[in-house]
Amino acid sequence: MPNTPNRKAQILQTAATLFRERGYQAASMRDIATAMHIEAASLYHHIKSKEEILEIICFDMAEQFIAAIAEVNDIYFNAEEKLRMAILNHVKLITQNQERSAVFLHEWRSLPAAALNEFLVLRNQYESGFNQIVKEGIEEDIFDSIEPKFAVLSILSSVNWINEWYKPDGKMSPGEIAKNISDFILGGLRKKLVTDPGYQP
Amino acid sequence: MPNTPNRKAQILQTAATLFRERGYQAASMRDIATAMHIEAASLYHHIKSKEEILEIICFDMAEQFIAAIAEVNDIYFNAEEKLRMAILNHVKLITQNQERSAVFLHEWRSLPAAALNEFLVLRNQYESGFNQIVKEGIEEDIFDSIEPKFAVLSILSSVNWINEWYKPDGKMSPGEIAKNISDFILGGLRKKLVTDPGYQP
DNA sequence: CATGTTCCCTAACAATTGTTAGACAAATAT
DNA sequence: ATATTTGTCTAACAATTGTTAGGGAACATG
Repeated sequence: MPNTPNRKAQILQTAATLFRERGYQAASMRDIATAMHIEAASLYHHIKSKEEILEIICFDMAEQFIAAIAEVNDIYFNAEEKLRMAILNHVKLITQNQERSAVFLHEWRSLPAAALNEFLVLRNQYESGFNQIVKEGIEEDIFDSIEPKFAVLSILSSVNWINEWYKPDGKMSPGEIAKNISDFILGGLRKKLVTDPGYQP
Repeated sequence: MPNTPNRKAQILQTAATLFRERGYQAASMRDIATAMHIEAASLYHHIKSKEEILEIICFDMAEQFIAAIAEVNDIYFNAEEKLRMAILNHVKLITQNQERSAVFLHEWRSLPAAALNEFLVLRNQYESGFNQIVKEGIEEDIFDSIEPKFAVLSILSSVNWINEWYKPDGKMSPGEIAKNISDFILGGLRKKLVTDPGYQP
């Protein structure tokens, strides 16, 4: 087991799994070490501190999420397509790394004050990406003129909740999940009075 | 400060506030005691253990949420009215006690195994209440025939997210928040092709 | 006045926490 | 073969954790 390449990456992944299961505070360095069949002291040849582990995970995921929304906003689509793409990317990121995503979504609260401020800026930046799409849709007159903040918060809370119930061996693929959520968010729950034009790519 | 009535209730409220801010594990008995201008040992004349505090808060809130949805489902309305009432009750419960609600929503993970199982049953019971409403709406043909589980999870994640940004001194009342969310969930984001019939009470 | 109850205190405990120092073995480079 | 780097170990540290024991002041009740 020792001497494998990317020992640091293994620590990060093990830590993410335990942080997700028990929370950052409740998962001890000894827990992480034991899960790797190692002593706690050995971890410190690869990482500086427990807090560093949390910071690396949080900021690495933040980068990925931001890159995903930036990509969507760069390529020109209409607002509906953009929103569907943004949701799809988000679902993919979450389902492809549930453990690290969970840390990004929930455990950032435990970041030390300085890192926390920096993190919140990035998080805000990501939310702004969605905000921009919704506002665009309203301006283009293809979205109802709803309060954008409400829409964005509803959208993000819906997609983030996926991480609580998604199991990689389930019946639905990330693409199908994204389509369902997008349909629901775009179409709403109430029955329409005319045939829904649906989504034309 | 001592000798006031309901000392136990004060402990529960103080604990809930700290549990919400820092998480159950990170908030120590000494933190709670200090916040009350008391020594940690003094807490044990009112409560049995730290875990008991968590249990009381979680189960008390669970009871209130279940009572709220049961009431809605008892009184006969059509499905849309039921859903709006359920969302309104939920928003009211959250905004009227943000601290305890936050513990109910997030900190239950730290419950000891036995209590945790019991808790999950109650939580499921609450979700079933919403599930029933959505299924009713589909049967009555006033909701689109969407996967009910998806709708319920989207609805609940949206309303639960309120707790992250709601401030009692904000511009929106709980009633207005509930109406906005209900409209969004029922109506969806995409522009309709005919005049929206809206909500007729 | 005496008695009991309520509430809080100081002091201490055993356990667990993140972390460091220093040694030893294996692999790699010279 | 020798030297160096890499990865782990044992042992220990200071701090913090939840909790208990025992005592004392304030108060109400008899």
